[in-house]
Amino acid sequence: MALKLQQNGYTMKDNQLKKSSTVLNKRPLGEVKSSSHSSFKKPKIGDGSLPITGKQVSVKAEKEADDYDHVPISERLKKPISSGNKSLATKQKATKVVSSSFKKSSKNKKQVKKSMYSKSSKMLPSSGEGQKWTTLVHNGVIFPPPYKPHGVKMLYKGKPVDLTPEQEEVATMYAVMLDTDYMNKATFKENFMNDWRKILGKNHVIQKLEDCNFTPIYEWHQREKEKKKQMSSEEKKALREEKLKQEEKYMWVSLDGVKEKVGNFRVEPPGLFRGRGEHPKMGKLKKRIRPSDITINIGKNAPIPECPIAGESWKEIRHDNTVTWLAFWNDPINPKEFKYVFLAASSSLKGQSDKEKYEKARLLKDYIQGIRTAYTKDFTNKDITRRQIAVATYLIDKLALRAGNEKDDDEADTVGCCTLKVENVEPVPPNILKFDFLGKDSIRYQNEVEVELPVFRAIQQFRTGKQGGDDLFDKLDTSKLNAHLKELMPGLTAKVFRTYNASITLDDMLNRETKGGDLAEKVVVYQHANKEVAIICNHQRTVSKSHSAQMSRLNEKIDELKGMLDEFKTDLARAKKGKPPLKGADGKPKKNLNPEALERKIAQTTAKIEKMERDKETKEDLKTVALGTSKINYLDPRITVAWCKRHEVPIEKIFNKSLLAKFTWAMDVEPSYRF
DNA sequence: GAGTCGGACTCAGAAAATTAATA
DNA sequence: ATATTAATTTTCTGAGTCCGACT
Repeated sequence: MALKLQQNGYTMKDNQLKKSSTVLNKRPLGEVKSSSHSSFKKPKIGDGSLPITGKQVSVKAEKEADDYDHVPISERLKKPISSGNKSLATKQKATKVVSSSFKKSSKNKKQVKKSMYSKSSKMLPSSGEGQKWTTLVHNGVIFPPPYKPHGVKMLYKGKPVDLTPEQEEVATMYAVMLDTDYMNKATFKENFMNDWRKILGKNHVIQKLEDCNFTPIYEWHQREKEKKKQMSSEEKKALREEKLKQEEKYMWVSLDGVKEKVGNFRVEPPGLFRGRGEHPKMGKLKKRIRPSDITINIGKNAPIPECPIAGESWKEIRHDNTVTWLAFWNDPINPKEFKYVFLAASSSLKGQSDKEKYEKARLLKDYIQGIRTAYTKDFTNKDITRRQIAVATYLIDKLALRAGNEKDDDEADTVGCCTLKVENVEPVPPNILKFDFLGKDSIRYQNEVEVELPVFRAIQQFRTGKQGGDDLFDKLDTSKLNAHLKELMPGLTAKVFRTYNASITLDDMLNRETKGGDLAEKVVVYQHANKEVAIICNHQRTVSKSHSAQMSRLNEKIDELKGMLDEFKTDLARAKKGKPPLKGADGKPKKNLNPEALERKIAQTTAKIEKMERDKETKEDLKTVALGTSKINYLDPRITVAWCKRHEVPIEKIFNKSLLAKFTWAMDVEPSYRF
């Protein structure tokens, strides 16, 4: 957790300057809109895995189909990679290297033109008031297998205990966690024992957790794990295929006649609740979900999925086309909350809203100057609420803080901007703010930032007369803040600033820092920008427990290589004088190489050492930084795609398979696209 | 009409699974 | 070539945001 957050006061300022200049250079809307359409196309269902009724024929209509027509065909069909102003050598390499997905996507365009937009755009999923789809066919959800008792007896006060399968199941959940950190959490143990006791019954032999010995079950579990690991690869493969066969029918839906992947079709298995941070409910039993807990949402004319557990039935069937969920059940830990089954990230439905998210963030570009001017003015507003709104907006903009909704007492104690406590922000004269708080997922945010003097004074004043645990922004909550933001820009909310700042930072850094170089160097530029964004957004990961071992092994290897290098050098010197090489460290004689060969070896080894040194550095550098989250959620993929096209970087170097699938809507963006 | 709550969606890191690299 | 191990990807499900209806 020793993340040393740079204060990004300097960097930020720099970015902001850049930003304002981008604003001046707006693109015509047409260009903005030109990208997405072809990629929303999905293959029609052809494998008969879903029961498609006659009525489920595609009536898919596309929003923005009209806008698409504004873009000249020549523009749309432009081959992304072929604008060749590069030297012959690079160009040749590039054509070979550049991704197939680009080519595919530009091909798609034509097909799309012909096949997709026959119906009027009046019917579009999101144009009809809140309507998300017209037909929806799916097979419901799959349940985890029933519990299989193992019969291994735990000990109570040293003696084996008989447990019913239900009691044993819960005991096993606990036993399996014996080697986790939860064993050091009193809350976890207490919550577990309370729920387990309910199942044991009042007068059970087992009364106190301290007298329980779960080791026999734990060891049984370890043996099972080992067995599984030792299975031959054929057995493993067979098992996988069996599972896949069972799950296949649940993996896909037909949405408006288009086959789409489901995200989470597996019902969550029972287990012990593992909250993040100091969660008051950790260790509670998450009970098994049954069909009678589950509400299914499905098209009116679609067959109702068969309940996969004999003799049981769904709780409810709905036909609500204003929502995108396929099913939900109440969270057993917090029955007021729901667990939804949604489509996968690769679906067009998700793609559509993803794109809308980035369009909204781009719209903020046109307003950001005005907004900044306005809140700067309000730092000294005599109305305290206005002043708090101004400062909060400033922090959200400058530091990419989350909005910070109110939380209940039965959740982990974490904060966002609006819920910051006095003790979370320490003013250090003349104008430094020291932040230290637990944010989402109880990830610590630590940062020291230089702020404008009026902000500094405002914070000091908000703190006066309050205790450490009091709200810093006592006149504020997220709904007031967002209501205010909505007056500044249509649809503006606090989270848009995070998207905006992340994406504009990427766009800006990529365009400032890409200077020729080979492919590897360009990828490094990208990773560098990605890292910057991850730091701004405070996306952290715990350092892997093998990290230090891995580092020292890297060091060993480097030393070894250096040793080799020295040997080569002495041998070279000797070879030049016609002498044979010295014996190796192991005492064996070496092949007598000519000087040229040795020169080559030296060059190779030097390069290898340099590469390893660089790898070591990045590894250490990124040990607490999670790059993935921003890539998935904050960075407009069109920035990446366009940059790849401009610099002849295969998109696969940056996006893996899932990302490519998730971002199909962004693939045919113009190379000139800027956020 | 401010506050609360149900509801639906995005975003989050850890853990598990898979694949690639290396010995 | 095969077995470890490291890196990467995928899965899992918890934790946020934000909206709108109700009180």
